[in-house]
Amino acid sequence: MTERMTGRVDHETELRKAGIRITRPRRIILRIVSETDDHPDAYEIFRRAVKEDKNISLSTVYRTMKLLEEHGTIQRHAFAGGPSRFEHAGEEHHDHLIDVETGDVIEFRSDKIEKLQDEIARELGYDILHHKLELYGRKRRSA
Amino acid sequence: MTERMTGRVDHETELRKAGIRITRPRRIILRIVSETDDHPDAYEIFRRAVKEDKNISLSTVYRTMKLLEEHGTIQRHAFAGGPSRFEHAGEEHHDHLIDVETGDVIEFRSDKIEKLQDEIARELGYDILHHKLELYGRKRRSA
DNA sequence: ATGCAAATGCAAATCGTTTGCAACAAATGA
DNA sequence: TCATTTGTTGCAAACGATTTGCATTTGCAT
Repeated sequence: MTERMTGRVDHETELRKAGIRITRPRRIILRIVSETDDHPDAYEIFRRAVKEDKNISLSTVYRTMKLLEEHGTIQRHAFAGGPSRFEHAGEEHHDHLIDVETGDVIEFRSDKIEKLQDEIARELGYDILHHKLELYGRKRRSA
Repeated sequence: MTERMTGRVDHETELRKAGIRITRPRRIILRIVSETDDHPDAYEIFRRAVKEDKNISLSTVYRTMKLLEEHGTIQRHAFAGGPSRFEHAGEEHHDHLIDVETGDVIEFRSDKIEKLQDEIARELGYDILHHKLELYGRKRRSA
Protein backbone atom coordinates (compact mmCIF):
# COMPACT_ATOMS: atom_id res chain seq x y z
CA MET A 1 0.00 0.00 0.00
CA THR A 2 1.43 3.34 -0.97
CA GLU A 3 1.45 6.58 0.91
CA ARG A 4 -0.86 8.04 -1.67
CA MET A 5 -3.34 5.33 -0.84
CA THR A 6 -3.16 5.58 2.93
CA GLY A 7 -2.90 9.34 3.18
CA ARG A 8 -0.07 8.70 5.63
CA VAL A 9 3.52 9.72 5.37
CA ASP A 10 6.34 7.26 4.95
CA HIS A 11 8.10 8.03 8.18
CA GLU A 12 10.56 5.21 7.89
CA THR A 13 12.18 6.56 4.76
CA GLU A 14 11.98 10.06 6.12
CA LEU A 15 13.75 9.14 9.34
CA ARG A 16 16.29 6.90 7.70
CA LYS A 17 17.20 9.84 5.54
CA ALA A 18 17.91 11.77 8.72
CA GLY A 19 20.36 9.06 9.74
CA ILE A 20 18.07 7.30 12.16
CA ARG A 21 18.00 3.54 12.40
CA ILE A 22 14.67 1.87 11.90
CA THR A 23 14.56 -0.81 14.51
CA ARG A 24 11.80 -3.24 15.26
CA PRO A 25 10.48 -1.29 18.29
CA ARG A 26 10.61 1.98 16.39
CA ARG A 27 8.73 0.55 13.48
CA ILE A 28 5.96 -0.69 15.75
CA ILE A 29 5.70 2.56 17.71
CA LEU A 30 5.70 4.55 14.50
CA ARG A 31 2.79 2.51 13.21
CA ILE A 32 0.85 2.97 16.42
CA VAL A 33 1.19 6.73 16.53
CA SER A 34 0.47 7.20 12.87
CA GLU A 35 -2.64 5.05 12.93
CA THR A 36 -4.33 6.40 16.03
CA ASP A 37 -6.84 9.20 16.15
CA ASP A 38 -6.64 9.90 19.87
CA HIS A 39 -3.92 11.35 22.08
CA PRO A 40 -2.32 8.44 23.93
CA ASP A 41 0.29 8.85 26.62
CA ALA A 42 3.56 6.96 26.70
CA TYR A 43 2.20 4.15 28.79
CA GLU A 44 -0.79 3.66 26.51
CA ILE A 45 1.50 3.48 23.51
CA PHE A 46 3.61 1.00 25.41
CA ARG A 47 0.53 -1.10 26.19
CA ARG A 48 -0.42 -1.19 22.53
CA ALA A 49 3.12 -1.90 21.42
CA VAL A 50 3.47 -4.85 23.75
CA LYS A 51 0.60 -6.52 21.96
CA GLU A 52 2.78 -6.74 18.88
CA ASP A 53 6.10 -7.46 20.52
CA LYS A 54 5.96 -8.36 24.13
CA ASN A 55 9.49 -7.41 25.00
CA ILE A 56 9.32 -3.81 23.98
CA SER A 57 10.17 -1.70 27.00
CA LEU A 58 8.62 1.47 28.31
CA SER A 59 12.02 3.17 28.20
CA THR A 60 12.17 2.58 24.50
CA VAL A 61 8.76 4.14 24.08
CA TYR A 62 9.92 7.22 25.95
CA ARG A 63 13.15 7.39 24.01
CA THR A 64 11.31 7.02 20.75
CA MET A 65 8.74 9.67 21.60
CA LYS A 66 11.49 12.13 22.29
CA LEU A 67 13.15 11.21 19.02
CA LEU A 68 9.97 11.57 17.02
CA GLU A 69 9.15 14.83 18.69
CA GLU A 70 12.53 16.25 17.75
CA HIS A 71 11.95 15.21 14.17
CA GLY A 72 8.51 16.76 14.06
CA THR A 73 6.77 13.45 13.51
CA ILE A 74 4.68 13.81 16.61
CA GLN A 75 3.59 16.59 18.90
CA ARG A 76 3.65 16.47 22.67
CA HIS A 77 0.90 17.92 24.84
CA ALA A 78 1.73 18.68 28.46
CA PHE A 79 -0.96 18.50 31.08
CA ALA A 80 -0.99 19.58 34.70
CA GLY A 81 -0.76 16.48 36.81
CA GLY A 82 -0.98 13.79 34.19
CA PRO A 83 1.55 12.41 31.73
CA SER A 84 2.38 13.95 28.36
CA ARG A 85 0.12 12.88 25.56
CA PHE A 86 1.14 12.56 21.98
CA GLU A 87 -0.43 13.26 18.67
CA HIS A 88 0.67 12.38 15.20
CA ALA A 89 1.66 15.67 13.62
CA GLY A 90 1.26 16.49 9.99
CA GLU A 91 -2.46 16.29 9.74
CA GLU A 92 -4.29 19.57 9.63
CA HIS A 93 -3.98 21.55 12.79
CA HIS A 94 -7.04 22.37 14.84
CA ASP A 95 -7.87 24.10 18.10
CA HIS A 96 -10.40 23.31 20.78
CA LEU A 97 -13.49 24.93 22.18
CA ILE A 98 -14.46 23.37 25.47
CA ASP A 99 -18.03 23.56 26.71
CA VAL A 100 -17.61 24.31 30.39
CA GLU A 101 -21.00 22.91 31.24
CA THR A 102 -20.96 19.62 29.41
CA GLY A 103 -17.25 19.09 28.87
CA ASP A 104 -17.84 18.68 25.14
CA VAL A 105 -14.84 19.43 22.97
CA ILE A 106 -15.44 21.11 19.65
CA GLU A 107 -12.61 21.27 17.15
CA PHE A 108 -12.23 24.30 14.97
CA ARG A 109 -9.69 25.99 12.81
CA SER A 110 -9.07 29.60 11.88
CA ASP A 111 -6.43 30.55 9.36
CA LYS A 112 -6.71 34.14 10.46
CA ILE A 113 -5.74 33.26 13.98
CA GLU A 114 -2.91 31.05 12.78
CA LYS A 115 -1.60 33.93 10.71
CA LEU A 116 -1.85 36.40 13.55
CA GLN A 117 0.07 34.06 15.77
CA ASP A 118 2.90 33.83 13.29
CA GLU A 119 2.95 37.59 13.01
CA ILE A 120 3.10 38.11 16.73
CA ALA A 121 5.85 35.56 17.14
CA ARG A 122 7.85 37.14 14.36
CA GLU A 123 7.55 40.53 16.01
CA LEU A 124 8.86 39.03 19.21
CA GLY A 125 11.74 37.41 17.35
CA TYR A 126 10.53 33.83 17.45
CA ASP A 127 9.52 31.06 15.10
CA ILE A 128 6.49 29.13 16.24
CA LEU A 129 6.90 25.38 16.48
CA HIS A 130 3.38 24.70 17.64
CA HIS A 131 0.71 26.24 19.80
CA LYS A 132 -2.23 25.45 21.94
CA LEU A 133 -5.44 27.44 21.86
CA GLU A 134 -8.31 26.48 24.07
CA LEU A 135 -11.53 28.45 24.34
CA TYR A 136 -13.72 27.78 27.32
CA GLY A 137 -17.31 28.77 26.70
CA ARG A 138 -20.94 28.32 27.43
CA LYS A 139 -23.60 27.60 24.86
CA ARG A 140 -25.43 30.80 24.01
CA ARG A 141 -29.08 30.79 24.92
CA SER A 142 -30.79 31.15 21.58
CA ALA A 143 -32.56 34.40 22.48
CA MET B 1 -1.15 51.39 51.75
CA THR B 2 -4.51 50.76 50.14
CA GLU B 3 -5.46 48.45 47.36
CA ARG B 4 -6.19 51.43 45.18
CA MET B 5 -2.61 52.55 45.64
CA THR B 6 -0.97 49.20 45.02
CA GLY B 7 -3.24 48.02 42.26
CA ARG B 8 -3.31 44.72 44.11
CA VAL B 9 -6.25 42.88 45.54
CA ASP B 10 -6.70 42.16 49.21
CA HIS B 11 -6.52 38.40 48.97
CA GLU B 12 -6.50 37.83 52.68
CA THR B 13 -9.95 39.27 53.22
CA GLU B 14 -11.16 37.61 50.07
CA LEU B 15 -9.96 34.19 51.16
CA ARG B 16 -11.07 34.58 54.73
CA LYS B 17 -14.52 35.32 53.39
CA ALA B 18 -14.37 31.96 51.64
CA GLY B 19 -13.73 30.33 54.97
CA ILE B 20 -10.00 29.85 54.56
CA ARG B 21 -7.61 30.43 57.41
CA ILE B 22 -4.88 32.95 56.91
CA THR B 23 -1.84 31.38 58.42
CA ARG B 24 1.68 32.69 58.55
CA PRO B 25 2.95 30.56 55.64
CA ARG B 26 -0.06 31.42 53.53
CA ARG B 27 0.36 35.11 54.14
CA ILE B 28 3.98 34.95 53.04
CA ILE B 29 3.26 32.88 49.95
CA LEU B 30 0.38 35.15 49.03
CA ARG B 31 2.65 38.15 49.20
CA ILE B 32 5.27 36.48 47.04
CA VAL B 33 2.89 35.49 44.27
CA SER B 34 1.11 38.82 44.22
CA GLU B 35 4.29 40.84 44.09
CA THR B 36 6.18 38.95 41.41
CA ASP B 37 6.12 39.67 37.72
CA ASP B 38 7.56 36.39 36.52
CA HIS B 39 6.24 32.84 36.51
CA PRO B 40 7.96 31.00 39.34
CA ASP B 41 7.57 27.30 39.99
CA ALA B 42 6.75 25.83 43.39
CA TYR B 43 10.37 25.37 44.35
CA GLU B 44 11.24 28.95 43.46
CA ILE B 45 8.36 30.22 45.56
CA PHE B 46 9.58 27.97 48.35
CA ARG B 47 13.07 29.37 48.02
CA ARG B 48 11.77 32.92 48.30
CA ALA B 49 9.45 32.04 51.17
CA VAL B 50 12.22 30.47 53.20
CA LYS B 51 14.00 33.81 53.21
CA GLU B 52 11.18 35.20 55.28
CA ASP B 53 10.47 32.22 57.45
CA LYS B 54 12.98 29.50 57.35
CA ASN B 55 10.74 26.70 58.48
CA ILE B 56 8.17 26.96 55.76
CA SER B 57 8.02 23.63 53.97
CA LEU B 58 7.80 22.80 50.30
CA SER B 59 4.66 20.75 50.97
CA THR B 60 2.94 23.83 52.28
CA VAL B 61 3.88 25.71 49.15
CA TYR B 62 2.36 22.96 47.02
CA ARG B 63 -0.74 22.80 49.16
CA THR B 64 -1.14 26.54 49.06
CA MET B 65 -0.69 26.71 45.31
CA LYS B 66 -3.46 24.20 44.85
CA LEU B 67 -5.66 26.16 47.21
CA LEU B 68 -5.04 29.46 45.48
CA GLU B 69 -5.57 27.89 42.10
CA GLU B 70 -8.97 26.59 43.17
CA HIS B 71 -9.90 30.04 44.38
CA GLY B 72 -8.81 31.69 41.17
CA THR B 73 -6.10 33.72 42.85
CA ILE B 74 -3.39 32.23 40.70
CA GLN B 75 -3.19 30.39 37.42
CA ARG B 76 -1.16 27.26 36.81
CA HIS B 77 0.80 26.62 33.63
CA ALA B 78 1.83 23.07 32.82
CA PHE B 79 4.97 22.48 30.85
CA ALA B 80 6.39 19.40 29.23
CA GLY B 81 9.16 18.06 31.38
CA GLY B 82 9.47 20.87 33.85
CA PRO B 83 7.44 21.76 36.90
CA SER B 84 4.20 23.76 36.86
CA ARG B 85 4.70 27.47 36.98
CA PHE B 86 2.35 29.95 38.57
CA GLU B 87 1.12 33.38 37.83
CA HIS B 88 -0.92 35.85 39.81
CA ALA B 89 -4.30 36.02 38.08
CA GLY B 90 -6.69 38.91 37.91
CA GLU B 91 -4.68 41.55 36.14
CA GLU B 92 -5.26 42.29 32.49
CA HIS B 93 -5.45 39.22 30.34
CA HIS B 94 -2.47 38.24 28.27
CA ASP B 95 -1.20 35.20 26.43
CA HIS B 96 2.14 33.44 26.51
CA LEU B 97 4.95 32.67 24.16
CA ILE B 98 7.16 29.94 25.57
CA ASP B 99 10.75 29.62 24.47
CA VAL B 100 11.10 25.87 24.07
CA GLU B 101 14.84 26.00 24.51
CA THR B 102 15.18 28.13 27.62
CA GLY B 103 11.72 27.88 29.15
CA ASP B 104 11.41 31.66 29.15
CA VAL B 105 7.87 32.92 29.14
CA ILE B 106 7.06 36.04 27.19
CA GLU B 107 3.73 37.73 27.70
CA PHE B 108 1.87 39.34 24.87
CA ARG B 109 -1.56 40.53 24.02
CA SER B 110 -3.40 40.85 20.73
CA ASP B 111 -6.79 42.44 20.55
CA LYS B 112 -7.20 41.07 17.05
CA ILE B 113 -6.81 37.54 18.26
CA GLU B 114 -9.17 38.17 21.16
CA LYS B 115 -11.75 39.50 18.72
CA LEU B 116 -11.33 36.58 16.36
CA GLN B 117 -11.84 34.17 19.19
CA ASP B 118 -15.11 35.81 20.12
CA GLU B 119 -16.19 35.68 16.51
CA ILE B 120 -15.40 32.02 16.16
CA ALA B 121 -17.15 31.17 19.37
CA ARG B 122 -20.19 33.11 18.32
CA GLU B 123 -20.30 31.25 15.02
CA LEU B 124 -20.19 28.00 16.93
CA GLY B 125 -22.98 29.21 19.19
CA TYR B 126 -20.93 29.86 22.28
CA ASP B 127 -19.94 32.69 24.57
CA ILE B 128 -16.34 32.61 25.70
CA LEU B 129 -15.70 32.67 29.41
CA HIS B 130 -11.95 32.51 29.22
CA HIS B 131 -9.26 31.01 27.08
CA LYS B 132 -5.70 29.90 27.02
CA LEU B 133 -3.32 30.57 24.15
CA GLU B 134 0.23 29.37 24.29
CA LEU B 135 2.74 29.71 21.49
CA TYR B 136 5.77 27.47 21.63
CA GLY B 137 8.67 28.85 19.69
CA ARG B 138 12.36 29.02 19.17
CA LYS B 139 14.30 32.25 19.00
CA ARG B 140 14.92 33.14 15.39
CA ARG B 141 18.57 33.07 14.46
CA SER B 142 19.29 36.61 13.39
CA ALA B 143 20.58 35.70 9.92
C1' DA C 1 28.45 -12.39 6.21
C1' DT C 2 31.12 -9.21 9.52
C1' DG C 3 32.14 -5.31 12.50
C1' DC C 4 30.99 -1.44 14.96
C1' DA C 5 28.23 2.20 16.41
C1' DA C 6 23.79 2.81 17.91
C1' DA C 7 19.61 1.03 20.19
C1' DT C 8 17.56 -2.07 23.51
C1' DG C 9 15.76 -3.94 28.02
C1' DC C 10 16.18 -3.95 32.65
C1' DA C 11 16.67 -1.96 37.11
C1' DA C 12 17.88 1.75 39.65
C1' DA C 13 17.88 6.74 39.86
C1' DT C 14 15.71 11.18 39.43
C1' DC C 15 12.32 14.76 39.42
C1' DG C 16 8.03 16.98 40.61
C1' DT C 17 4.35 16.38 43.53
C1' DT C 18 1.27 14.25 47.05
C1' DT C 19 0.14 12.15 51.41
C1' DG C 20 -0.05 10.10 56.38
C1' DC C 21 0.60 11.54 60.69
C1' DA C 22 1.74 13.72 65.07
C1' DA C 23 2.57 18.39 66.67
C1' DC C 24 0.75 22.91 66.32
C1' DA C 25 -1.83 27.22 65.67
C1' DA C 26 -6.12 30.02 63.94
C1' DA C 27 -10.69 31.06 64.81
C1' DT C 28 -14.63 30.57 68.03
C1' DG C 29 -17.12 31.04 72.19
C1' DA C 30 -17.31 31.13 77.35
C1' DT D 1 -8.42 35.86 78.42
C1' DC D 2 -8.27 30.79 78.04
C1' DA D 3 -9.83 26.39 76.50
C1' DT D 4 -11.84 24.00 72.69
C1' DT D 5 -12.29 22.71 68.16
C1' DT D 6 -10.77 21.99 63.80
C1' DG D 7 -7.82 23.14 60.09
C1' DT D 8 -2.89 23.55 58.96
C1' DT D 9 1.93 22.55 59.29
C1' DG D 10 6.47 20.17 58.78
C1' DC D 11 8.59 16.05 58.14
C1' DA D 12 9.51 11.90 55.87
C1' DA D 13 7.98 8.47 53.19
C1' DA D 14 5.21 7.32 49.04
C1' DC D 15 4.07 8.27 44.47
C1' DG D 16 3.78 8.67 39.32
C1' DA D 17 6.17 10.06 35.24
C1' DT D 18 10.33 10.04 33.03
C1' DT D 19 15.39 9.37 32.52
C1' DT D 20 19.69 6.97 32.82
C1' DG D 21 23.76 3.46 33.38
C1' DC D 22 25.14 -0.54 31.70
C1' DA D 23 25.65 -5.05 29.66
C1' DT D 24 23.65 -7.14 25.62
C1' DT D 25 21.71 -7.12 21.11
C1' DT D 26 20.74 -5.18 16.58
C1' DG D 27 20.67 -2.44 12.23
C1' DC D 28 23.05 -1.66 8.42
C1' DA D 29 27.22 -0.13 5.65
C1' DT D 30 30.96 -2.60 3.86
